[in-house]
Amino acid sequence: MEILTKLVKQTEEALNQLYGLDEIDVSFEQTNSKFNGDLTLVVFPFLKFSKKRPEDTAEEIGNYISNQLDEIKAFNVVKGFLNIEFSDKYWLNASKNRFEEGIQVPKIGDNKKIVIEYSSPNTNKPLHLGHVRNNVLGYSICQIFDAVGYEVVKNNLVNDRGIHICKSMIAYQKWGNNETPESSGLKGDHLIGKYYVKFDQNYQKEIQELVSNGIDKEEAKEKSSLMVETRDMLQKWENGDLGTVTLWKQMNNWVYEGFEETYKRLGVSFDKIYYESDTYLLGKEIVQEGLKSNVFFKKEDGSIWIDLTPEGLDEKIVQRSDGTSVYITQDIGTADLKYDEFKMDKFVYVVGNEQDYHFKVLQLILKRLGKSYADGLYHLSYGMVDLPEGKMKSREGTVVDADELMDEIVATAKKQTEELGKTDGMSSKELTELYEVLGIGALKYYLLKVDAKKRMMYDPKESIDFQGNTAPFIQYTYTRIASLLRAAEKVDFKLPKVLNPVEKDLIKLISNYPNVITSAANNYNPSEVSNAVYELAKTFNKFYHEHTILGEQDHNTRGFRITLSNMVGETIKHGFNLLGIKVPDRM
RNA sequence: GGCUUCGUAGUUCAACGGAUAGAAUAGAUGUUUCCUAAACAUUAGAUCCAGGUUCGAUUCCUGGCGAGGCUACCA
Repeated sequence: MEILTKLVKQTEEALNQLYGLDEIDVSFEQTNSKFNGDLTLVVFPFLKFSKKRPEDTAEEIGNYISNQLDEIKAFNVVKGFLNIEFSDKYWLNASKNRFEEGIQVPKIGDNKKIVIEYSSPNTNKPLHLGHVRNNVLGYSICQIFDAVGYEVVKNNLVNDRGIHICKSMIAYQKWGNNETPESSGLKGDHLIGKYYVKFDQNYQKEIQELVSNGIDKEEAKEKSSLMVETRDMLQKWENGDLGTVTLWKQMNNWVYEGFEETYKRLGVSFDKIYYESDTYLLGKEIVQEGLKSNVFFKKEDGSIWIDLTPEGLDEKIVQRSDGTSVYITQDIGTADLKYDEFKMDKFVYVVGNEQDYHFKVLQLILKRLGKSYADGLYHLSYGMVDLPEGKMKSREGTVVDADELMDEIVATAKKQTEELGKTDGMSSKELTELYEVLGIGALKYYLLKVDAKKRMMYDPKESIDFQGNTAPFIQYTYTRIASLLRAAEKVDFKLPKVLNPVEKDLIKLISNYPNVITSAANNYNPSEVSNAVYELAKTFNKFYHEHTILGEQDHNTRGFRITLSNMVGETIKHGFNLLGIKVPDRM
């Protein structure tokens, strides 16, 4: 916003001329909608220099700058607030520039690379609502960084090995009867999930039996024959036992086929996938190097630690006494691997906030190791999704399954659409696609409109409501515009002389939109985009209701309103694309 | 216990330290001979408590109350 720079400069000059002030931070904010004006300067900070009442100080500054800038039509003073109002001509020109140039997003990430790791599923069970928030958030952040000019690597680290996978494998071996996705009619990930649950049920039963025979609960957990077999299987896997590895590959492949379907329906994708089975041994050499350089130290039992008490944390283990890695060891190794491969400027982990401590430690360790890339680490820590009944708990079967969730919300979209009956003449293929666009859009928007960092509540009843601050509301606004543009012929027109208030509001929102994107990138927060798009859609509906567009008699006003509508539509589509949500042409 | 995040209308969410705390939904009422009423308009309704910093605090600090997370040689 060119004008803002000029305004700040003039204000600094005014403060200098009037009160002899130098090097003062001047910043304007959007004028509160209850007052007249476009931008507002708060003058309270200058009072001790002006030694005048707030009203008089604001008046003086207002007089000074409005004489210097002819974009300023008027100003008014309310207490210590100086509200600046730009001329209609200024706003009309702004809209003209925007129309001619398209949406210009400041490229704050030019020549920079960012690796964004998200999704990162375990291959022992299907995805649930929590994963959906992760995926939708991760994908949107990728889109946003791409829009501001970063080269983005969408990265997934699949947790495909370990004790939890072995649990499913043991259960499958025991009770699977060679069941396959084909024979069972189950999606691969759901099939494996079934055996994971089966394992746990039998495991719990076994523990109870042991406990009733007078064995301590902790001991029972260790002694359970199922657990012994599972640990044995992990050992075999690590030794490369052919039978174990073959089964492991088979079962993982089923899961991947299942995930692929879910990812596709959610509209997320990846440029680079790491598998933990390839990376879990990484980091050990780095631990040895760190030991030599005294970043780490060894205890008597042979385990290796880092002392983070100077940073206010505690001691953290990086290698067990038996020489095997812990989780953070792998993460150190994988960070190094990423840097070797991509030489990225930033790398982001989209991971829930229960791992805040883990990532704090990881970054500290990388810094202590002197890794040049350590400062580029960012943990996009998002809050858990709670249900009205409380937390999701797999044990208690309150987990909301991702595939079922999508089925339900798409079914709702279908039902709603049919009830409204506005889709005459659309083919069944078009309709199926429309229901997906509306249903999946509603789900994604529901998850993205909340600040990513915050914990949120998922209420199934509310999520299928398509009124108000929802994707279908915004999509509906878009289709109104699309329909309008279909009916409008292309005409030349001159800019009108005056604007009505809603038109001006629309231009303001459209002009400010690129700043919203850079802010969303800086804050790793897609909800800033969703809020801006919602505000725009709401304002457009008001405009649409209050003013006729195609029926407008004045040639220039009519042309201008059509163009304005077009820009609103483009902005909605652009914003929704950043959220990973599609827009329909009809609904 | 230690560390950490969060307490805003009945409910779900907004608000770079700034004006009279915004929306949505649920509640009450109204608007279709007119570009899609999945819309628009009117109405009622909230900052957990007590101190402090500041010209100004939902926002920053301290203490209390309440909720979540972390605190494994698990991942």
